[in-house]
Amino acid sequence: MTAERFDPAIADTRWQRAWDEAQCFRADDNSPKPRSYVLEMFPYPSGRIHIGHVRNYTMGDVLARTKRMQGFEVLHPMGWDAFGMPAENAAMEKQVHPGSWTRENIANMKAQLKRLGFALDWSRELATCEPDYYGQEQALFLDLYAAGLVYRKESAVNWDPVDMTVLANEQVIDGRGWRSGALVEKRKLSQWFLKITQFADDLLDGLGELDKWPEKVRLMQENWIGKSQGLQFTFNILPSPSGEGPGVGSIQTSGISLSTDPTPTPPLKERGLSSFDVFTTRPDTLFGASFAAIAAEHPLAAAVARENPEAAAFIDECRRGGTTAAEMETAEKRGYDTGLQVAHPLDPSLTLPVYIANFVLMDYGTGAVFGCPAHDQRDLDFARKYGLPVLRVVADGDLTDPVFQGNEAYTGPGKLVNSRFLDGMEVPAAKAAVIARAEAERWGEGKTVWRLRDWGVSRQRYWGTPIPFIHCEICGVVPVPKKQLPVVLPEDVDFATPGNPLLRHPTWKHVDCPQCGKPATRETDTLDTFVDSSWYFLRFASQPADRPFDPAVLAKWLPVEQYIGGIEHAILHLLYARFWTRALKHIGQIDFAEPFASLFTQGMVTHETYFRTDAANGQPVYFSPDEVTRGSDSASLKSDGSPIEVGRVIKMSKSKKNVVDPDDIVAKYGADAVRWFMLSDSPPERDLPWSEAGIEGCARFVQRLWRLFAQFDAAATGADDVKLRRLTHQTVQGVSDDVAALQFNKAVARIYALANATEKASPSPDQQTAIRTLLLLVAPMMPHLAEEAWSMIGGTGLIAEAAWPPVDPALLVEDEVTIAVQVKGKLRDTLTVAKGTPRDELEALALASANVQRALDGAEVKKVIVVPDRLVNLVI
RNA sequence: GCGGAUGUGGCGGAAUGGUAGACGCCAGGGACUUAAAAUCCCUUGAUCCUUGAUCGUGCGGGUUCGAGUCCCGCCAUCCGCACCA
Repeated sequence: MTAERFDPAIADTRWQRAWDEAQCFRADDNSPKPRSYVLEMFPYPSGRIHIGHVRNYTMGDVLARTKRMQGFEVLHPMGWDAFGMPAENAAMEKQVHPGSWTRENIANMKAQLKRLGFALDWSRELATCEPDYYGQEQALFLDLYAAGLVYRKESAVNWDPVDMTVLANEQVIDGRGWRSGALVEKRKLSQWFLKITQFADDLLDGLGELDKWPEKVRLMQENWIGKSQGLQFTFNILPSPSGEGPGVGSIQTSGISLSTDPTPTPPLKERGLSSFDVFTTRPDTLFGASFAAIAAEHPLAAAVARENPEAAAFIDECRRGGTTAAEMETAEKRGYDTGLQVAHPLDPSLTLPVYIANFVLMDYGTGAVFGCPAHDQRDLDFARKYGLPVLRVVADGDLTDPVFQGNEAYTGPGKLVNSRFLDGMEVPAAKAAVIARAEAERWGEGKTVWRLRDWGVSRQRYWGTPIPFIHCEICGVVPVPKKQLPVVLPEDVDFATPGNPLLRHPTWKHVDCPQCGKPATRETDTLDTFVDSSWYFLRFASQPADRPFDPAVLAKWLPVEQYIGGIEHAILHLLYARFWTRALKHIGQIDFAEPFASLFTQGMVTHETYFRTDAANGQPVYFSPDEVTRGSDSASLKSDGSPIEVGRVIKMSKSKKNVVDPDDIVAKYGADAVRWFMLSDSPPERDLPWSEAGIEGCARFVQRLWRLFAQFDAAATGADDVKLRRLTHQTVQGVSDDVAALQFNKAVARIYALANATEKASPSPDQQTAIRTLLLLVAPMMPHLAEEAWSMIGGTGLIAEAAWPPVDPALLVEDEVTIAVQVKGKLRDTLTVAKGTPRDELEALALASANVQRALDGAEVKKVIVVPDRLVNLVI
């Protein structure tokens, strides 16, 4: 006897168990079928899955299940990005071990994912915090070291003096540590680096071939890598007019010298400061130069400041300037004239003043620039402010006047003017000419400057992959021999005091040097967790116990056919993973360079906010959806019925209380309704607004399909229903295409349309086929309902392993078409005719229409446009 | 400032240059019911002189027999980057 209603509470667990028992989502390395590797970005085990994970994994799951039904051997794995700071914070706050906290979270989240019925190969599950994973990572790190792609250097880092740890740039908010609130210091520390810059050009070029990546992500990576080509050259500082030689001592512009130091500072020249280098992408405009500017942190600026308190004060002021976007935008271009003069490299008789300027950055290029105000907006602002010459050197059409007017720099193309040997050349030719001359005369050279920096991977933390090196007083930095891997984290650690527990640990770091055998110490830094996520997709495909992966098995699965995740990883994770893959190819371990053939970045799940403005302080007080009764255009509190305001639809966040918990909604509506909601309505790359009404509609549709499936009767009879048969085949084709293109919202709409038509149809074998087809089409989206119905109608085996319905191409085309009839482009009537009706016949039918005759109102038809099977347009 | 995306009913959104608003949600009306839930049916862009017509895809132009779609110029919103030399 068929149940009246589909009960997800029973069916969900039944089929989840059945899939587990049948092990049907295990990927077989040796399968003869074509392969497909579908991957979603693995989660950090924070404790609970977020609704955003549900959306992400539902999309991947539908693709994976559909591919499986279409005959592919699908690899669809899941794991845990399990190292990271939240575990250490939990350890400090709740006195639990990061490991047990993390493993408990993993267990909880795994159960949550299972409740959603994802078709995952759990036999390949991995957690980056386990030695069998991070030990192999250490091996790879040593391989990269051996290949010269890993090095150590002293580098300035953000140091939190209270927590006694390095902070990433993202963890410094307005100059303070995000946890401690302490003012962050810059500290010089020896850090491990990965040579990502060696692959800068490669990573940039590679973007060109990633045609299945969003344009947006490629652009972001391109900007991040930031390639600039130009000229680097040297400015020589001129001896001062007083004849004392180049030296700060000669600068008396301030008129005040507070220096009481009896020993005179040696001239700049003797301190190696008789010149400085600048970089420019516009060497062609060199004859338009009117000043040189150096960054406040430039060594020359520091030298000037030592003698000149005014300069020192200015530098101080620059340092204090805010770093937030708003402050930068409003920051005025300001400078301080050092009184120094440099010689123009193309004509030493020309001299330029040297400014310390707040808009010159020490960490880009050389930390010094030349200013050509006519053709650079920033330089123009600066020149106008300080009354410097503004000389035109690129002609904007006929405008060749050397005196540049206005306050908008000209940066477009043109011919060089007022530039001696460059006159008449186009900009690119002039650039090449200046570089050639600089190289011939040995005062500069063509150079490429990158924004991309080498990847600093040292973290002074416990909960990460130990960096496999040993510091020996005699032998220096020695790699841990591979047979001693993994270097395992000690379990007995103390989080009561701030700082790195590995450094404090009484015994862990003390080891013998692998080379000389004398007592030595382990590296106590651990790797940035982005290293862990830079190769997990390889380990999923192949995870032998004795090495990171088997290249022959990788070759079968990689690159990932479809990668799905959030846009927030557009740069960091996706760039690091691309780098790591290239680096492994470079050292001959794999033979592909790009890890992800196709990338899809899904939108966020959003929700309305509910709030009331607090009378006392004017701040909004937020309420969570389950405290609120939502009317059609108002909302009120459940507790006392008082009205509250409905705010903007924004990303779910705890502070705005507009969150829904996946467990709650799965318990209330069932996994299939939740999955269906995640796929409906919004295009997957856009934000999806969660709504109570929406999920209820989805739950209703689950029941409606259940009733439809319950009508299935293989022995049903009735007249042929060719229309429904055509629609059935068209829907299969359409859903296949939509799913392949990840346009799930369109697939959903088609399924609704077929369900509507099937319900309305009269009983017939065609109707039965439509029902059975619908069942197969929704199987990847609503797998529990589908299994339950499949077993009800007597399907063989699991529907998860059933074949995708076939398409008869002959049935994709209609035999009857509706033709639009227009008069002067306006729709006046429609005609239903046989497909392929000839032009003249269509014209005659159109003219015979009463509506058309009325619209024509006796006017003469001058021209008739006929598009066969589409429309007739009568032009009068 | 630079780069990118988006803009269509009350809402989410469909539409190879060819019938704008598919499909869903909300809303309204009806059927069934003692009643409710559930379900089913109908209506649902606006306006008007309602058997039909006019207007309508952010705004202003243009190309075309025909424009949500193509071109030019704006506006708004969102996202990313940012004194990048």
